[in-house]
Amino acid sequence: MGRTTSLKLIAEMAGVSTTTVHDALYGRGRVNAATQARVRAIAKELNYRPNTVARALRLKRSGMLGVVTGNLFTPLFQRMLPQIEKIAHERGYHVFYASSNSDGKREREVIELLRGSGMEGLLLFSIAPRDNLDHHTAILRELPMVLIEQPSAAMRSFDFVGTDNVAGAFAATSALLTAGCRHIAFYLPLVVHSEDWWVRDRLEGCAKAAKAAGRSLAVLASPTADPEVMQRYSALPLTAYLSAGHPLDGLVAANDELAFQAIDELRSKGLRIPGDVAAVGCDDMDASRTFSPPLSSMRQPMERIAEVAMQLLIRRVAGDQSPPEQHLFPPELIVRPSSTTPSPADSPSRGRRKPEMVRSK
Amino acid sequence: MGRTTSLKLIAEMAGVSTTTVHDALYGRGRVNAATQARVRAIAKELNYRPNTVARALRLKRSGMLGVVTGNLFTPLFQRMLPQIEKIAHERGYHVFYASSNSDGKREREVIELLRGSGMEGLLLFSIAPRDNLDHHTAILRELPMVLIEQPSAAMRSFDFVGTDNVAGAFAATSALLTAGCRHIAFYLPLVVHSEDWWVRDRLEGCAKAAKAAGRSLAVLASPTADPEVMQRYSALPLTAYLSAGHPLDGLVAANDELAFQAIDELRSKGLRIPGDVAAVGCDDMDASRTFSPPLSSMRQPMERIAEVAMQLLIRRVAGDQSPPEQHLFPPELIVRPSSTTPSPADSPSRGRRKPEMVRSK
DNA sequence: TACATAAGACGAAACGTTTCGGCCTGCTTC
DNA sequence: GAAGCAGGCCGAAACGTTTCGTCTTATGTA
Repeated sequence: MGRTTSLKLIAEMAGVSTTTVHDALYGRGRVNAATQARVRAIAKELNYRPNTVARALRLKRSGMLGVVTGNLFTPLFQRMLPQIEKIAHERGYHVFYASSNSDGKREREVIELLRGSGMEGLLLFSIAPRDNLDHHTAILRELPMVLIEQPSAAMRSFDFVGTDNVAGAFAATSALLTAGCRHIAFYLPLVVHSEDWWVRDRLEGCAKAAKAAGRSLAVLASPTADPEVMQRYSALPLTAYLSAGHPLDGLVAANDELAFQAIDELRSKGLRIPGDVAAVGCDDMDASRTFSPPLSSMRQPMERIAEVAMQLLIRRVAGDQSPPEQHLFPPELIVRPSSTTPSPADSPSRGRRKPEMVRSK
Repeated sequence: MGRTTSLKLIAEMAGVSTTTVHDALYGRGRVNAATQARVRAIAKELNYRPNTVARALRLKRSGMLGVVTGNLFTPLFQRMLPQIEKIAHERGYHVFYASSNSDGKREREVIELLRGSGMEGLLLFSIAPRDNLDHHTAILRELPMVLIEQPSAAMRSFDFVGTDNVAGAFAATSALLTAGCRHIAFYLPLVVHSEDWWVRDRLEGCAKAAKAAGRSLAVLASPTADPEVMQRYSALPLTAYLSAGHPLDGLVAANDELAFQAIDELRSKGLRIPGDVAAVGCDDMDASRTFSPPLSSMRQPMERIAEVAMQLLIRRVAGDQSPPEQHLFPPELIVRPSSTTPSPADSPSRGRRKPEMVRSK
């Protein structure tokens, strides 16, 4: 409808130059008090708001940070939100979120838009960053960017902050061993993509702990798992494994969802959880608390991750050019009934369990 | 570091004008095929990306929509996300989200930033819009905006899409009455702000249904509720009400959280739910499914709301100037065990319950 | 009187993109 | 051989803000 209220419009109405209007509104140069008052009155009257686009174009500073995530409603991301907002707010930044819907192409588009929208820095919570490695590298030349939860090995040239899945799985397995488990298995997903570094990391931690205790580790999966998975990890179907008479008293699942599934399978074989088998999951989903039995799980310190990532990002935005940093934080073992010490028959050393931390509720 | 790659830079390298570069890249004017190829090669080489800020400044068209919400992780908002993303994607828009942390001042700031960032339209999911009514009205003159879940009465000058809480409460209460309840109460929150229009709407629907059936409606609250609340609604503490010997066989709570609380209080008085009292909540929280007993609840059709709101917003963005529209959708009654017909002693007509819709899981 | 100083205001350029209109050149057409 | 046309390219302005340097005028000082 009417002309948008710009500095120019105000200048015309006040009979001064845009420079003077600008100075008057922002108290920059030397402006006569009367002039300033007049200009401000007109600005208020016209409900003037600065055009951030123009400002960003000129200034290359917008006070805005962008967060790109594959999925806005994934629980892990949810847990980061309060910290992200809090730190941004403290430092005077506003945060804008965009979802890539876990689509590499869309992720690139969204990043381009954010970059072009005057964002000063990007937090990238992408599940499959390798698809876009070249793109990200190119972006990084122009825009600070911190990655969240990435596979460390491939990402040495980026800042990233994430969970130490190896250490987490190691701790979970060690806890089971300490509690008296002697025959431990790792439970795989149905399918494993090349991007599922977390599966490998968790398996690795598990295997390390078993080895350190002089125990072997079985790698199991659902009977419905992709044959390729079975082959790649030399895994066996859980039910077949038990039918063959192999003992099993401890299980670490690649995530909570899988733990639920594994527990179902164990039960179908007549095993009690807890009692016969102690089970631990990963990710500490909400449902794990209310599962029957409540499921022990490795919980990623997303709050801490968000905090460190934001601080790092803001440092970068402020101009810090030091080499890329990788921060890995160990997850926390949440002990619930599912991993209660196996029955005395199987485990003579019960009661000696020493969890890293216990968390109620 | 290096100069940002702009059309101008490419133009210099290619030895042509920026106009030609632009035409070459976007296939606009008439450009010699050889020139075009050369320009494109250089652009690719330099990893050129258009600057959205500049483009938006020039074009006033950015393909971006903004969503402002008080809280990004509120379940109601969560349920809207997939639809928002889906429709935006279908129509070729990208969506950016920002949180106001339920702070009126921050909400205004965020809106200003989004407005200035070239967003073409805004979806506003604000709990307390009245604080910012003037501001929103001013914004609306320059930027299409659709409100979600607002009190209809005060918002006639805005587009909005929301839940018909009156109808919902009416339906819930009617269902209880049809099922044989004869003494129904509405359960209030501990505190009621002037913005809590939903409390009033839900109470109104409840009262209407009771009246239509020739029944009176008790208004109750927790003993710990703010005295001002009790007074404003002529409410009584639930426990006191029962102690005084008043009969009660049906209860509608202002939301699920309150239903949990009310059920606790009823039980502390020795009443069984279900059995003695049939209870219904509002909002259909996740926890309501797993509550004991699983809680019946009014579920807002957030998916539909998101869909209609986005379609309306995109219509506005496209230039539709028709008068503001208000869309109210009735919630869906999810029947679970908590509202099972009261015991035969109280209700001779059991079995005649006719729920609007039953939803498993 | 001449000069320095400060207040108050402004012109113009820049950020990067898009677009309108125009300028050449070479070719076709009558 | 002149008019017309199309192909190929470009200049310049515009979006709204910020900033540098400059210009004018009034005041104070030598």
